[in-house]
Amino acid sequence: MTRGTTDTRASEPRTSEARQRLLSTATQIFYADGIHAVGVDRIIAEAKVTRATFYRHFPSKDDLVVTYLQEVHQMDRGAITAAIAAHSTAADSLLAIADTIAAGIKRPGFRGCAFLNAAAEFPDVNHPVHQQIIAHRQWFLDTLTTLMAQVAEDSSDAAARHFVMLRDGAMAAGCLFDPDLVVDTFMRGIEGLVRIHGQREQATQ
Amino acid sequence: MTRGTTDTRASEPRTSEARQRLLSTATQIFYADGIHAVGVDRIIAEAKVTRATFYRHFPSKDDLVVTYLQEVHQMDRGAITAAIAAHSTAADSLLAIADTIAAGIKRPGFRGCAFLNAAAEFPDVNHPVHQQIIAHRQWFLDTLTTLMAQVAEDSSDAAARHFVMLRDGAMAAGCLFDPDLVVDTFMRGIEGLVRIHGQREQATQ
DNA sequence: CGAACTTTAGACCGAACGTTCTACCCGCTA
DNA sequence: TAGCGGGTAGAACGTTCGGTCTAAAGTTCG
Repeated sequence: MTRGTTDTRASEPRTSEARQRLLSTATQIFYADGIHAVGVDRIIAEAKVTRATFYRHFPSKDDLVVTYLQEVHQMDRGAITAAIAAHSTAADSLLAIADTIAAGIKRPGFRGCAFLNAAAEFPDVNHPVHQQIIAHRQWFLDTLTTLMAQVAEDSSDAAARHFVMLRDGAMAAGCLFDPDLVVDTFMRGIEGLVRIHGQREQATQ
Repeated sequence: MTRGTTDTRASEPRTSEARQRLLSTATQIFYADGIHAVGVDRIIAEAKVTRATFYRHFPSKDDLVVTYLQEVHQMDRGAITAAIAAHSTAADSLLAIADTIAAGIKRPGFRGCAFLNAAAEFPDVNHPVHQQIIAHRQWFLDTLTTLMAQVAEDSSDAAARHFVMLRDGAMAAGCLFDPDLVVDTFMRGIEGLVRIHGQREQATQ
């Protein structure tokens, strides 16, 4: 339905059974095992799809990788938007975002940040995959900067960068060390950061 | 010389011209372009060595990867040992280590932490490469914990983990964002951490 | 019905992968 | 002088890689 020929956004078979199976399978496998390490053969096998079907929906493996990261980006975006919407103050939103990150690290099968992992495999700055990574990180930093500015205008950029740095460290270490300890260290750092940054507000106003 | 037959540590041709060329070439290429992305062909070509020579010195590519990480580990170890030896107080040593990390991030061609990058490509915990990563990180954490304990016995574990988290975040972001800003954020965080942790000493003693 | 589209099944491509092999050369030392 | 180890040179192994192609079956809908 709504696939009428006169529809302005016609000729886009966005969701097809096979395409969706392909993408969700790729998302799982790429995240769990890395990108260069898994071939097209394995993805189409586990998605129960033929090679021809794969190349009908994705021009190349690289395109699938980009789409995979877009998928993860949408997930992250959704989770963070929800965390912000559920709280009235910016400080609470920041803590809720930290909670979301902490929950992710504790989840079984956690394998770090999909974007940091991809960056390790795609160092070429001009590569579409790398640019996807940069774009995601810029969005995340901007989101945090806006929230930090609502807590205290002063040095909100530095505070947001500090938040991102703790997050990156926690995400990187989360699958290389006891996740509980990592989350503990992370949450202490974030709470301290938000508190200190909040005190600036009272001092300057 | 000192390669006599009666020498107790004989029969170890540790350093051979070709082997060293092979290892240093692999170190550069693996760090710059990733591990799965580069083949044996390219390494032996750039090292100007034949395939047979490669397999004379390394049983497999995986062994070369492990040796590569051991090489980087020795470099890190050397730099940090030197930083500690050059300062009389533990607090100064910690700041010197941070300086070393900051200098690395600013260096052209910086491509993040070799171990974090390798971890992204070798998720299997039982894989020798992954275990090499774990071992390196444990050594680093232990080193920092010892120094933190010299600054203040109380909660030195948490302080060391905090240091590592900031380092991981800085190393991860250093090649995805303006390195100067990353280093700035990192150094502020470390200075604050060391200061706060140092104040604990006066409070408890 | 018949046209258009999606998917299946699988053969096929050239290239690159990690690895093994034979054959010969060279410099060392026993 | 003979032997041995490290090196070169290059062919070859079987497998997997990403990607293309053909032919046939199933679905949807005008």
